[in-house]
Amino acid sequence: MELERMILEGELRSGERLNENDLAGRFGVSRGPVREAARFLQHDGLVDAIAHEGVYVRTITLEEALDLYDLRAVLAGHICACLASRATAADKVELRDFIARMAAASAEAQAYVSLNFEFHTRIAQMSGAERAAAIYTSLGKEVRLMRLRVLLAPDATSVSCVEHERIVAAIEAGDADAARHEGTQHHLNGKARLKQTF
Amino acid sequence: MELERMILEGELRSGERLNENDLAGRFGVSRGPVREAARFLQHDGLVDAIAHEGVYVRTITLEEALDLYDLRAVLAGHICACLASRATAADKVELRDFIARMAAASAEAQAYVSLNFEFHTRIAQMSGAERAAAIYTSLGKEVRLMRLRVLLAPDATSVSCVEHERIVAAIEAGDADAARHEGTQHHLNGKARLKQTF
DNA sequence: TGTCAGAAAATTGTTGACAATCATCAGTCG
DNA sequence: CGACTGATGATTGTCAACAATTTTCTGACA
Repeated sequence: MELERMILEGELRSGERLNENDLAGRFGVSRGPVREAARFLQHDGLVDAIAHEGVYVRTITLEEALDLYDLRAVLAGHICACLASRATAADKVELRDFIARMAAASAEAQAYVSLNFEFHTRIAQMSGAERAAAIYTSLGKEVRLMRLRVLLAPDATSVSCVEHERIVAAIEAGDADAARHEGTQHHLNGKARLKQTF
Repeated sequence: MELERMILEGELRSGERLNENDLAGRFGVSRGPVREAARFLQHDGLVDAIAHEGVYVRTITLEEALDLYDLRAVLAGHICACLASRATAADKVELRDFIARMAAASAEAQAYVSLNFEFHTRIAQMSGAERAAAIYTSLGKEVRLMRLRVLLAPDATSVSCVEHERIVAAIEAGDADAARHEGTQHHLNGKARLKQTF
């Protein structure tokens, strides 16, 4: 969806009001489709809608973002636990491959965050917990509303790598409880790293 | 929202197609608002939409319902943990009051399930974890798509009461870990009770 | 009789116009 | 000079009509 991309990429700043006419003109469509798209985003928590007033790009406070980290941590734990008890051999080699590629890209921040994103998205897909995965992904978009890049400290990537390694190890072992713990902890550590930058 | 109520109350059966014209006529409005409402429900997982074909009331398999129970269990645990570390004195007496009223209504199934619903909804509200509470509630609606009432076995209510008591005790004690565990377990037990009826 | 092509009907997707509501601003009064 | 009231403008909410697509029905043919 195009409107979603504009918000996530930051073309529409937080708090900014979405003018239906402008957007309709910009996309070359009528206001109807724009309104439907807005309803979607509203449900995703990307915009706030006020009756007879308009929809605004949601502004997310630091506190809300930290809460979202907690919630995502819980969901990630659940997803990792599900995957641990159903991962196929093919799944496991794919995860191992991710670990290797991320270790290789550990120096280049840009490539690393991209791989990191793919890694977590893939785990969610493989877990079989469709609803949980969808919500996890959706909340990920919501977090990105505060545009602060967790600009990786020089050693942050290596720490992150170790945590990934632990998650995959637990999944390979089929240890659901361990996988849940490592998956949760990885996200809570990410939250702590975010907090440190303030 | 009226359309949501119709689906949840079972006026529209699972798998049934929602005809925009019919619904618009029934509600005395145009198709536009109906379409917007449908988009909302789609995102809630209450209906499936197929392009150029229509939206259908979602049919939920037993397997999917059980998965939802797991997910809701995890969310409930998170919510209870949050509440345990922030509950005010007023919150605690309110929860105690719920316990008492549910014990009193323990004989009448109708009144008990109603109170049970209120109890869990209230906990979600008080937890302060807004997003988690919203998702928890939304998934609750999704579960209700399979219309099977968990017709309470004669002793099921008493078991449920004991579990509620444990949850509230953990919250009163401010023990987040215990509250998480009891909240999760209560829902997993509910899932087990559901499975037993098959 | 069963199957397939094509037209007819029904339904969704989209559009532009109109009504309802809210924000802005000029003008008046205290 | 400041505050309130009324008109003006802009924007959202809704509607009925049109276009695009799918489904259903009809009828010919193997």
